[in-house]
Amino acid sequence: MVDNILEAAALVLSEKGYAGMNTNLVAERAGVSVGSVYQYFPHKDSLIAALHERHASHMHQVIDAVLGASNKASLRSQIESMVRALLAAHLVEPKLHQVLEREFPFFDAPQADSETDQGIAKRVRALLGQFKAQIRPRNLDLAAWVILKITESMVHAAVIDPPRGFSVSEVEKAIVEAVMGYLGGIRGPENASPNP
Amino acid sequence: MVDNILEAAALVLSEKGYAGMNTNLVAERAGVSVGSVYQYFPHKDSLIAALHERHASHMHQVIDAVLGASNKASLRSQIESMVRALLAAHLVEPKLHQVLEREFPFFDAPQADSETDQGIAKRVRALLGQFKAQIRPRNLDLAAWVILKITESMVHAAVIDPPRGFSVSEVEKAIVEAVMGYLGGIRGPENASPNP
Amino acid sequence: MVDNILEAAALVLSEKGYAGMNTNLVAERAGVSVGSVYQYFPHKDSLIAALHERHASHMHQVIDAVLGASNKASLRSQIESMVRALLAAHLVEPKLHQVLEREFPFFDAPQADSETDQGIAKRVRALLGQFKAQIRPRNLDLAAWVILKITESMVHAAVIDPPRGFSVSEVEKAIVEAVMGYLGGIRGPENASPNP
Amino acid sequence: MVDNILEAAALVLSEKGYAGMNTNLVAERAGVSVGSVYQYFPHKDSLIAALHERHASHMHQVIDAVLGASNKASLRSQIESMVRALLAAHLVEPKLHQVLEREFPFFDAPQADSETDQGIAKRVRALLGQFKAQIRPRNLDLAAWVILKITESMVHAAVIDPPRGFSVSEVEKAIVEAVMGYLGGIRGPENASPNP
DNA sequence: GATGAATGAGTATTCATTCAT
DNA sequence: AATGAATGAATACTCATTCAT
Repeated sequence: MVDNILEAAALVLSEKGYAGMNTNLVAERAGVSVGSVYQYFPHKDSLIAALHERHASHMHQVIDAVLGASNKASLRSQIESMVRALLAAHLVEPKLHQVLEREFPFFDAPQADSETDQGIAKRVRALLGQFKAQIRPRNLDLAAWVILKITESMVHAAVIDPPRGFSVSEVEKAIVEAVMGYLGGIRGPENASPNP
Repeated sequence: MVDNILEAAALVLSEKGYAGMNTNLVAERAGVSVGSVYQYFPHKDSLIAALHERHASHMHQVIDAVLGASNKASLRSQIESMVRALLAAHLVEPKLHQVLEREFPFFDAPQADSETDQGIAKRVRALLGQFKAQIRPRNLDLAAWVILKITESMVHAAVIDPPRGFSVSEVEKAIVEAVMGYLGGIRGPENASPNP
Repeated sequence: MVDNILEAAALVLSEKGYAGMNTNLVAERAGVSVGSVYQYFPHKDSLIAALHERHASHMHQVIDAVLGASNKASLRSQIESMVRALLAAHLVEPKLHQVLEREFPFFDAPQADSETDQGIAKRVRALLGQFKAQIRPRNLDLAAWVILKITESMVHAAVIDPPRGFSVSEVEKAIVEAVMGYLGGIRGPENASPNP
Repeated sequence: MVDNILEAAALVLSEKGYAGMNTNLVAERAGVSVGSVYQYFPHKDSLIAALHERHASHMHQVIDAVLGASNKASLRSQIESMVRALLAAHLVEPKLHQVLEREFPFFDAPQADSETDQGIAKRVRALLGQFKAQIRPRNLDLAAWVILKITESMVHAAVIDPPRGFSVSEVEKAIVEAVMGYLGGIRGPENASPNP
């Protein structure tokens, strides 16, 4: 029932946007009565929140799968996998993600301190810890935040407002370059840190 | 009159968010009648759009000022200036920017192909052209887009959802590092994956 | 509930006319909430339409009752009964009919091809068929239309804009004369222009 | 200027109906400012009233022209001319008359006791006086009212809601028959007054 | 007289939410 | 738990009218 309602909400949201979404319509689409919607969701916004949470949780899974514990791949390779997986995940229901990210990227979305988001941050931090010796930033918490923001925002930008004339794979490459560039690594001073 | 109304809209939006904003309230705050609001703004959303446009235009000015034609500073130094200026500009009316970016990052925002946005992109592209020899990306259009997205999204993130425990200047530095890292320097791609 | 709302609408319409009628007032009068009005009537005008339809349907009943199948009376006598019954029916809620006919004689009224109107026309046509030999007009469809229009409009005129100085019974007689005169009798067309 | 505005009002009314008509639009169509509209018409409804008056006055002229003093034609012939002229006059701007008659046949229209209407009634009464000896009704005032109502309403019906399948000339004939039938004339009792 | 920017009372309509069944 | 009719506060938007220029 919960899933049924949530699926209907996602459908309506994709088709009509937030402005065109209303609880009665969601109920109708789900084939249940409004009352039932309110049995499981205290108010309209909790539907949006649940959708966000579902999305975040999905992303969490995707990241976990890719950065799985026994992963022996290189840093770049793992970053590449993560970016590719995230892009792919967002391109599954593009309409829904467009609405979700375009109209309410933060609205009732899992806060940075939510368990899910913490989980994601923790996973990325672990990755950085694994390659601590090879990267330039010393503050791994800040670095994890930066990497997540870069990845998140560029993936969203690529889905919502794709740069004209560039393919998804070019964008993917660019995101990886940005992240890797930021992490800098063991390169010489003239490049990774050009100022004294 | 238009400015007056827009100012009132910004005020109300800052205080109450989109949900708490209504045309009558905006009119009241502006000290004019609702009719006058509708004389200049066809509907409620056009207020939001105008606010976005105003913001974008403001950022355009800021960037133009910093990356002004006669600038002889180094690439890093110019990027630093730009990031610092943008962060500063966003911290002037933090509440307003929070609402604007949190609730409507794309909604009715100037499109990527708007004149203002084009102007900004052009300015950044020119900067990259100036230092073409020193940076790794060959496609300057894509690079400009990436840099703008990184900067934009990290500035927004810093304003909307600041990372706990880090100061603005630390964030500023991180943004610059990300951008500079992405631009990479004069070496070939083998330096992009320093780990085995 | 529907009847309740409709009754309230009739009341408000009678008292204040269309200009003074508003859905909130109708709801209040009906002792229900506006929402309930909109549950059953998609918009304000559908209230008017329903009132018209109700009226037309009522007239249908009146005519059916009077021109009932087993009626053995003369043509004139049946016409007299019909006119008398229609006049009486209109004088029950004169205020309402005044508004309905004065402001909206055709507006959203049952169309000539509506089932109700068809029913009425059919009934009158049957009457003419019954006395076909005694009347002049050969095209009974046209004749039925003419008779209905004469009756309708004169009854309405008598209710809305009664001729000063004449009693209802005089008007009733005049209507009957007009109809009977039109039907003409058993003679040929030469009797239709009795003057040289 | 007055005519200009009135013409614009007629145009707007024809195109958009009463609901779609507003003073600002009328002013715009007339190529003047709203203020000027209010210089000559105290309020919106006076525009409608003026249009009605204009129409009534026009009909007055038409009737006067046809029933002109020196007319020596037969009663039937004069009635025929009148009906034909009225039908023709209504078919000139059918859209406008539809709106005028459909939505506001009486609304702010010249009252039965207005000078214009009195003039028309007087003219018809004079006609009846001329043929007093040949017609059945003894009360000429009532007869004039009946004839006008029949003619008016059937002409309107023919314009607004024309009977399907009948040509204008058939309708014209039917109206004449109805009027002539009502006037009855010198026919025998078995027909003009079949009941004892 | 002509203008048209400003006014603001007025209203149709929506939709999140409740609760008796 | 499920239903869905009923609720009614809330609000975007209109447009007749005014009046300073």
